[in-house]
Amino acid sequence: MQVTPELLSRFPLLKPLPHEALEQLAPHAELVRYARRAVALEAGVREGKVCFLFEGRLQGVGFTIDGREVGLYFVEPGDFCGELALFDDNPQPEFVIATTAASVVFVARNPLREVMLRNGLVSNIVGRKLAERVRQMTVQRTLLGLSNIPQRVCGQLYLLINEARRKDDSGEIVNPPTHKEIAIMLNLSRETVTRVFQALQSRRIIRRDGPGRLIVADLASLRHFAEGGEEL
Amino acid sequence: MQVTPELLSRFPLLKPLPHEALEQLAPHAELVRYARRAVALEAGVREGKVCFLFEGRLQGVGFTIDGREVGLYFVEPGDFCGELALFDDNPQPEFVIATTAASVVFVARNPLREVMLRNGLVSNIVGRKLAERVRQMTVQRTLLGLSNIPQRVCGQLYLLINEARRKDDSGEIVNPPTHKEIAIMLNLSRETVTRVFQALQSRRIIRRDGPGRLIVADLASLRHFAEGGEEL
DNA sequence: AAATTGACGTGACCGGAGTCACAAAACGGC
DNA sequence: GCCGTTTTGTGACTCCGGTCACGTCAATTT
Repeated sequence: MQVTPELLSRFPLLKPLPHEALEQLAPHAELVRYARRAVALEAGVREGKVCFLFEGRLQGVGFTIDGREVGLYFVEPGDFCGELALFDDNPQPEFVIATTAASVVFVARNPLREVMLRNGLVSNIVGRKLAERVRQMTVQRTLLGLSNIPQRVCGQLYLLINEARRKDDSGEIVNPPTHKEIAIMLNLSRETVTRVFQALQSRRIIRRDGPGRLIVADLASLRHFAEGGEEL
Repeated sequence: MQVTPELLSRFPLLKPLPHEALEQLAPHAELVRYARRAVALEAGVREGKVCFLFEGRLQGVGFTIDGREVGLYFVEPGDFCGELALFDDNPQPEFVIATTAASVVFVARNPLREVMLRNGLVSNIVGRKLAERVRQMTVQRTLLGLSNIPQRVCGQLYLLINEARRKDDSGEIVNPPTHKEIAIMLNLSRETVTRVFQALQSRRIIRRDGPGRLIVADLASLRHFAEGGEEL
């Protein structure tokens, strides 16, 4: 499906661009809807495009030799992924999979790269984004270092809330990731995540609110457990 | 200690720069020698400099809340780290520690950033480097997904060889990381790494050769185990 | 409405890596 | 060479998260 410059301008990365640049990009952009579990970007392939998420949620996923899934990051609406293609010609390192029904805008790599090189501002933003990704991966990797497993899950939950809406002492996550999706982010089994969630629910720290809404009622306690102040 | 433009030009990143750019950078560069275990870059601090490794080996290291070390990456001579400072103003996310006696060249962030912005080539190289780091972190994270632990160690060893010298069917690692340094890269205990090394040595796959030289005699077998073709 | 699917929940069992406690060896400084 | 320090080597024990095997439930499909 075709894309208008207005649609492109709704993404923070592209918003600062002058209108003519957006008009230049629009013909090389494409709106695609994915069902849950569909593959948006494939690992090992020169995709030659950057993926902007309009709605839904994506997850970067790797696979070990023995077929085990490895969760790398989540992508929230307004954000983008596959941006490594803007820096080199190497193939996409990981899969990007829709964890919910999602609509994304693909922008071809070369035109976007040209715009980026010509416009220092965008260049800066993309660079900052990449730096941010490194920071995020570092935090995620550090989470895996925690030997106390409930703590690890609480830490992940806490990160998820910061990405999403967040009030003073409570927060909510709409369309939360499934237990399995969290499990592969943390190198845990799905059952273990379920058990930790049960423990958190019985302590009234988190609560399900209908389908697709997870409410964190006691953010302070969650942080407490995430920081290892007390064992779950 | 002061730094000459010639010294700077010995780093692949800076080599393509015109001589006047190097002369511009040299006054803002500093040569520092570190003893083993010294901290070159500190986490949580705006270091405001990029660290080029001249000789020795560095390791990016994080710490969990409970004080456990987390190994992130190794830096080999000619390479650099702390480059996130070129993209944003946020503090350095992880520690960088000398795993052997090392000499490094610090280049102040701002002058280097200016040179980078003026010289598209350097800009490209730094961008590619950052992209490469994301790829490397992805691979490293995928290693952690392996539930067979000896396999994980073999995979790491294999990666280390690729970074270093490598012949047809054997390779050597000079000043190899200690077992503990490998252990924190893989979320394992030091003892477990030792035991896997013992198993590999008894099978004549690896061999110590004097101090500071590890020889991989049978690279094919190592890869075999790394890929899970057989259990150790 | 029945059937299928996938997510979630839960118990029992087991293996294997962490931990602890040493000993031995290698290294580095003097 | 000598001595303190670090690294490596090794056994025994413990424990806890993975695995397996279910059951339940809600959403979608047919």
